[in-house]
Amino acid sequence: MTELLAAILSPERLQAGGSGPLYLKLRQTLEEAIQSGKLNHGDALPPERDLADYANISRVTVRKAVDDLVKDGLLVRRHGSGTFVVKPVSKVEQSLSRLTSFTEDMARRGLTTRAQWLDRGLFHPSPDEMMILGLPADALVARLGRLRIADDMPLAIERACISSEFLPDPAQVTGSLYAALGQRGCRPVRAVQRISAYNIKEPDAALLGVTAGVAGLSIERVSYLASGRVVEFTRSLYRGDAYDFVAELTLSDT
Amino acid sequence: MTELLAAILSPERLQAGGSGPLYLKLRQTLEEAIQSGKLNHGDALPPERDLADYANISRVTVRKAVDDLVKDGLLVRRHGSGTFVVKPVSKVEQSLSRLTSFTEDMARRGLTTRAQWLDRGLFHPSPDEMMILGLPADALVARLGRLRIADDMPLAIERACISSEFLPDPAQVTGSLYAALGQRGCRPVRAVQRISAYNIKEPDAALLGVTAGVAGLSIERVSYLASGRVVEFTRSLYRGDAYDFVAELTLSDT
DNA sequence: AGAAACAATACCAAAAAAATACCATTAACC
DNA sequence: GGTTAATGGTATTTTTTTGGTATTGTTTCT
Repeated sequence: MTELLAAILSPERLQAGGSGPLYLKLRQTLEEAIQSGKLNHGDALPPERDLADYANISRVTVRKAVDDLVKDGLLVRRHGSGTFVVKPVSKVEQSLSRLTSFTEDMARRGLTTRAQWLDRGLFHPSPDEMMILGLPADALVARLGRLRIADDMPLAIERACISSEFLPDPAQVTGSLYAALGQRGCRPVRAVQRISAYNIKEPDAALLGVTAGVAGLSIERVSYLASGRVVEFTRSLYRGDAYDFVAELTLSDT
Repeated sequence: MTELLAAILSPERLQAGGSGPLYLKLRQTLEEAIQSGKLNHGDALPPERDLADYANISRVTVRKAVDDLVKDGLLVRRHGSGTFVVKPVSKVEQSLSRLTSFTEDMARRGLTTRAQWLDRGLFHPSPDEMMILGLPADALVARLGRLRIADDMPLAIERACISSEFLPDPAQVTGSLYAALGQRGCRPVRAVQRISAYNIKEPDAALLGVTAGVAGLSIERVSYLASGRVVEFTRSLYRGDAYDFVAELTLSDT
């Protein structure tokens, strides 16, 4: 753990650097550590006591420096938890190079996420669902509706439907849907995503905390088993003002 | 049975490994055991009580670590039975093997297309263009603005900019931009696309024949040469009510 | 000398981490 | 089929870690 402290503080800077208030020198040092990438957004700052010990200064002095950076919006404190580097931009990007779960993806960007269940249960399929999933009329479908929240901002509404033969007990899905399917041996090998723009309407707008009419990103995904059967259909509606979908492409010859 | 516990836990790691929460160290240790093959998919994890006893920590701490791995889809619990290693999750290996042009894309959907030039010429670069394309201030950029029309309906506004060293005579571009670049030996090998939703404003709305405020799809693309140089930057604005972006993904193990 | 800023000490409060004790489900066994 | 032991599940409490604050001493500038 001490490597991080050493990397951030480089204590010779604090002592050698001429005259002037200690806390200002510390503030500058911390600022540099953030902007140089030694601390990424979402990272926790070492505890104030550790910083004080390592730099041989009092904790209050450390606090004074941290206070400044909090006031300027570079850091956020959480009582009992720690002090964290704030994210620089409000836009979120998702890369296509790996299909990661929502939670994983947000975590990599230093955002804490939670979900709120909107629906979770077994239902009689709608005609659309029967057609997309290839089900007989007397089958059942599991519907999973979640409101995805990143750093206390509602970011997306996600609605999935899966044939009950692949997911007989929707209540057992707590985290990743793919994980729940994988444990039952239903591993999709192919997926098709359709991305479109969309004016968000009520009641979705209310859930996402935007006014109706704002542009959103609708991402529909159909996953297939090796056999060609459709496993799941998911429709996600993202706030357009807070989410970008980023894809990196490798171009081949011809 | 104890050999397995010893192999998984290597308890010196837990005690010796510096500071930090116990459950995080345990989580990492278990993750390693799975990925190193000490535990194969389908195998049962030792019972939580055994793990706790052997590592001399409480069972709840063990559960906290296991909880994390379950949430991430590496493990599955079965009440009354045990906790098991799940099959590797699916990830996207490569998104799109090739970048299709607008014309190709539409042809595949059975639409005939034409284009109307909005801009075509050499200009002094804006600050944004200088930054994105990596140009000096005295360079020139070629700007190509087209209104894309499919089956007589305006569908997209496409604005591209390319350093003049790659495209000294924009007027010679009549069809595909990539074809024109290819003729001069500037074949991009990598591209990054950013897709976002957007409320279309004037004057673009008028060009596309929609009322202002309607949702549109903004697709920004930056293409790179093998050398890492940026070749072109294109921003396309599609009518949201008439265009979907479809991507097909192939999922592979691990 | 006095005032203001700076720095150190000591203690408070909230959150997370860890431990304890008990409940519910499964599966094996009789 | 019922019994039982082994397993994961959960509620509650205690301990540790973390930021928060009031008080006091110290320097510095006027």
